[in-house]
Amino acid sequence: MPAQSPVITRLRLSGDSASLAESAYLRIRSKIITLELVPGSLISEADLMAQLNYGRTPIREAMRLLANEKLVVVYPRRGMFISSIDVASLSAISEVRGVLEIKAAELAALRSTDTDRTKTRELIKEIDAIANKPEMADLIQLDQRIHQHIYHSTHNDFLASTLDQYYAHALRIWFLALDRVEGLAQAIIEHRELLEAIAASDPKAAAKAMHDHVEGFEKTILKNL
Amino acid sequence: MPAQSPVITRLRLSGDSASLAESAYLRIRSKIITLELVPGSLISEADLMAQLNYGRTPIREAMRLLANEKLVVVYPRRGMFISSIDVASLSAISEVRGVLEIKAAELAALRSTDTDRTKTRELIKEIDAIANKPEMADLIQLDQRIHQHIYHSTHNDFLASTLDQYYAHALRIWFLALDRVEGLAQAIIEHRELLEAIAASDPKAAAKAMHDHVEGFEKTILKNL
DNA sequence: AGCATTGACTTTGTATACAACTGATATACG
DNA sequence: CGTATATCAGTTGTATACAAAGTCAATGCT
Repeated sequence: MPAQSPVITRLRLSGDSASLAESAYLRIRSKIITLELVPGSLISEADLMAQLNYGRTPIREAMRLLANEKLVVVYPRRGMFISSIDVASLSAISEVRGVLEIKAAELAALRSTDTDRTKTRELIKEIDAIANKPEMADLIQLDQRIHQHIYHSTHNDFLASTLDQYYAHALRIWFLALDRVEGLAQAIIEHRELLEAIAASDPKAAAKAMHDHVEGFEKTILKNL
Repeated sequence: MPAQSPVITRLRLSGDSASLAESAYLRIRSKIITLELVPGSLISEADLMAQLNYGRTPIREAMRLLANEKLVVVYPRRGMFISSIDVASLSAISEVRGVLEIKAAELAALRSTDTDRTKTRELIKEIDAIANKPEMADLIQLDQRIHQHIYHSTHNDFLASTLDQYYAHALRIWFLALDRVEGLAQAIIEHRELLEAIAASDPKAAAKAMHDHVEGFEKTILKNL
């Protein structure tokens, strides 16, 4: 079964300049987060090669990275599994994520540049705009952009990239509890306060808002898991 | 230049049952931390293949992981560099490590099992034993074991593995400042207090001791960098 | 029936050939 | 002489062949 055309080795249709390995990583990661690849399920390199139409090397490198950040588990020469979600992992993740997000909120409040602050205000406006028609997908996407903006505003690349990994886990759990969750408007309000504190350079208030947000997240999920 | 014997494909002399990729990762990581691979220097896959006598695949997978945790930087199709150390990265790392180590100390104090506590007390004894003849290599090795024990005692795998990555960076910086640092006895004393607080299940005291330790670390390095 | 053994099959692990890109150097041309 | 261009060496990126090891079912023995 030749999953890939043997003649046309490279085509690069769209202007996607990233490497295949990176692209594979992003695409598989996205499938995991959105539960298209279901937690606990078996996944083989061959499956992914067929799904993504990539060679084995990019797939392997992607899976290695994903294993490193605990989104997949590799049993050597037996198989690879999408990591499962349970209350224990939710609790462990929230524990770490809590302190890091709070630190990030503080730092963002302290170190935002003028450009950062402008974007912060734009995000606040987006929250107000979306508040009326809370479409699930839009909300999640906005939440993601807000968090990423905060990470960036810390101007600490280590913190940003570590948090990015934890956010992926949190997001996946979010997707898992999705259908049964209603308290999204609440999360939005919390974000508004948070962003305003950051824009106002008030680290204490930012930290408190983030604390409430993460705690609220865990409680909401726990009720619905 | 056949870096590897083409006939004897596998030999596994020592009982090292880990995969070559994992072994390569550990060995290269160690070389980076001990500065055998000097910060900022260029390193090619071919060099590493020759040094470790491994094929290219294990080397590549190791380097991918190392790039992921920012110990190396890859410029696609140009080369790979050992990441450099400067005050900015020291500060960024300490910022994250601070909050995480403190959290870990708290959790270790709260969640240590009896087995954990026994080991904690053993480590305290080791500190007392080593205090008289402070051999540099022994000190670093003990420091490493103490931190790893604390990470384990949190019983939070996510926290433990994230901290492990940050500790690698911290350790490398430590090696960099090594010759000029004398205040090691001080660090030992701090560790003693820390471990005692953990053994006594006193999270507040553990957190404070860890806070002082990490802050002391950064200040000491900053003076000597 | 129960159990060990074998062998096919599936999986990931590793080596290697080749492709694609980069940068530098030589070279042709004005 | 200066500039553009072609070539080349060196690097990582990717595909693929093969190796090793685990699973599982069929088989044959007791």
